[in-house]
Amino acid sequence: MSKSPTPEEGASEGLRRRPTINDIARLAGVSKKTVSRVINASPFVRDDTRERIQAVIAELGFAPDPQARGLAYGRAFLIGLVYDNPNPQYVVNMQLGLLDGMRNSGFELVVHPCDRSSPTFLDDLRAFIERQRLYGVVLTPSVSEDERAAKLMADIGCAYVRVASVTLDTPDHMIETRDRLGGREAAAHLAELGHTKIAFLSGPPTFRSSHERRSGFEEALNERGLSLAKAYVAEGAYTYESGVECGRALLEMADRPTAIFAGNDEMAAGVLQAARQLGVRVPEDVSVVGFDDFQIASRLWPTLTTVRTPTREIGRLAVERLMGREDDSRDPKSRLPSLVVRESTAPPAKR
Amino acid sequence: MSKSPTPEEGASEGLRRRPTINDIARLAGVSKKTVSRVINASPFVRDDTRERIQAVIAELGFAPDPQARGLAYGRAFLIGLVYDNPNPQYVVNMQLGLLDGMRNSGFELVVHPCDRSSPTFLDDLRAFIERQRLYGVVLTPSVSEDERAAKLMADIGCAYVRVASVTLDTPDHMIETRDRLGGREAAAHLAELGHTKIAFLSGPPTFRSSHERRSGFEEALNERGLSLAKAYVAEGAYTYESGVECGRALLEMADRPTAIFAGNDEMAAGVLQAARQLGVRVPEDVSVVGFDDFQIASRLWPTLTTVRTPTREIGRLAVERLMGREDDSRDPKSRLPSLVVRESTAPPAKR
DNA sequence: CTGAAAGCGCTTACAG
DNA sequence: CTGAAAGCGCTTACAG
Repeated sequence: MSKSPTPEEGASEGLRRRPTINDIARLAGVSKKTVSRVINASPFVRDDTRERIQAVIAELGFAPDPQARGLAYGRAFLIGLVYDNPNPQYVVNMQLGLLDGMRNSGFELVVHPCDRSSPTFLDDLRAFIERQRLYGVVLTPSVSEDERAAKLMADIGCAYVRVASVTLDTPDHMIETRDRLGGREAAAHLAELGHTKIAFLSGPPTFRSSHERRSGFEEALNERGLSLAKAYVAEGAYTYESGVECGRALLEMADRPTAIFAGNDEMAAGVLQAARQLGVRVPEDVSVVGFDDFQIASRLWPTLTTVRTPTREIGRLAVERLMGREDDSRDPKSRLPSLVVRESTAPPAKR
Repeated sequence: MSKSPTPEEGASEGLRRRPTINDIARLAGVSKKTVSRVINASPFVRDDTRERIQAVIAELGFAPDPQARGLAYGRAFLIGLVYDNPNPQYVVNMQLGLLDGMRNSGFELVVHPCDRSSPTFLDDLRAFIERQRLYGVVLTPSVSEDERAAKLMADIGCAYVRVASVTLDTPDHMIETRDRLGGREAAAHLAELGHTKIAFLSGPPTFRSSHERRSGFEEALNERGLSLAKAYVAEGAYTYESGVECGRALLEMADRPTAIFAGNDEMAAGVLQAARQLGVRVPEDVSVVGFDDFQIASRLWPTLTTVRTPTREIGRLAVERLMGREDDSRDPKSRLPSLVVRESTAPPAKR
């Protein structure tokens, strides 16, 4: 019953071998197969046997060796993050979310940045998974939207969850970020402020989120009797530079908009820069709304009103779904986009 | 000699078992121990034997299973990144550098964000390493400066490399970032522009880099007959907010400096914000230099002159040292800090 | 509900 | 320079 080391154990202090399944079996007076059943939460163990084994496990601080388990199981206790989003904050938040969900699970996180346009994209991805026989992977936008990648996972029998703004797969393979709702929030905010001449700066058409953010935005404008004029829609590339360029084009129009909703914060930062160069005041002359709520949003001047995306929370959900350990006790609202109002939006100037 | 599947192999296409060391041994007509020697680059194999085995390995596309190797070897083929730098760009760049160095090595990267001030910091770190029996870890600032962490690595026999701005350990455990040289570059630039009333905005004293950046800066000023007045030294916290606050204090002085060197880009961004609030023009009234060259430096207005730190390159070096596979063929300058001149610096106004 | 046997794919001693 | 044996710490069939 004591946890203090016996003389024998104490002999080679420090280098004490860590306990194995055999130690547990011997001390609990069962076979190692039964210990294995307890480790793997098999229902075919009598309650008192299970309790006895669990007590020994706790006393020795036993944790099964993931390498040995993995070798026998044919699959490593590793989960991969596959990403191509160039924004570091997105990547780090996503990693933190995955780690949140994997805590005390015995799994570890390995990362795989990739490039969909590379000729070796699929081969690299396959090698990444097969090399260590990953248990499963989480795919994030835009690589999550790539059907070739999803098909590869299915072909090689690797578990996967895709994080995306729309439903692209069966529920067990999907976490939706509901970007459409974020677009709606932006529209509601600008409409409430009294704007009517409203522009949209889109991301590239190859990203599903570009479409989702726009259609949510347009939909909610329409519901309020407003509309998005063709001339007020510009297509950017989710980059700062494209934000500057498109922002300038919109702000140089003879009948310029009084509000611009940019598809992400990077482009919104570009619009602020364009406004500064043109001598257009924000928010007095034009209101600007972004999407993401990355750190830059609160570093800009004026600080940026934007739609916050709960990336970390989404990451946790994705990995929980992958491991089949979903926790339904949390507030479902925490996984939805939400508006953060700062200084870059105000009612339109009186004419 | 053909790589096309024989009828027998082709039977269960797609699910074809991947080749093992036994397959290689059988086809090469040697024992699996000898194949193992080739895999592990043992010198005790006759050249013709080695070549024969390597040919078979290449033909079958064999790669040894890291789990099985790890189990027998007592150590996983995984390398951990332990970090507590809150800047996402630093983290992502460091990860990319580690992955650069690990390419084709058979190792995979696992990540461990941590918090030195947590009461469970050391226990968490130990669990992270022992759970999967990591091969080794790379520690980055500021956790790399923590002697408790280094001692833990030594105690549990885990290989490690510390990335830090100064020499804290033996060469096999260190990659130095030479921040002092970066400070010197900033000083040389401001001196050449003709500044004499020069201020320094320091990071927190608990970070070695704060001291290194300052002393390099001061040293190079002194060499040019300039000095850093006590009144012109402020202590920040490497955060944007501290940059705003200290920037304001410096810019509100009766005899305000004509140039400010901030210890990192975050604080430099804060100084620009303070200048804007006070109506002080940059660079006309005051020049500002940062440190890091993160993305924000080129998004600010004016764009920021700063010292670029080659984080990705440093990461590659660190992991190569850890694996004992250093490549000395690269330009040694690529690992040193270097000045990037942009819009935020100019000669001081004529009086 | 429990266990003895065989095996996962490698490496470490130990021989020769 | 090469190999047969034993073992790393688990799990998967297969019995009972």
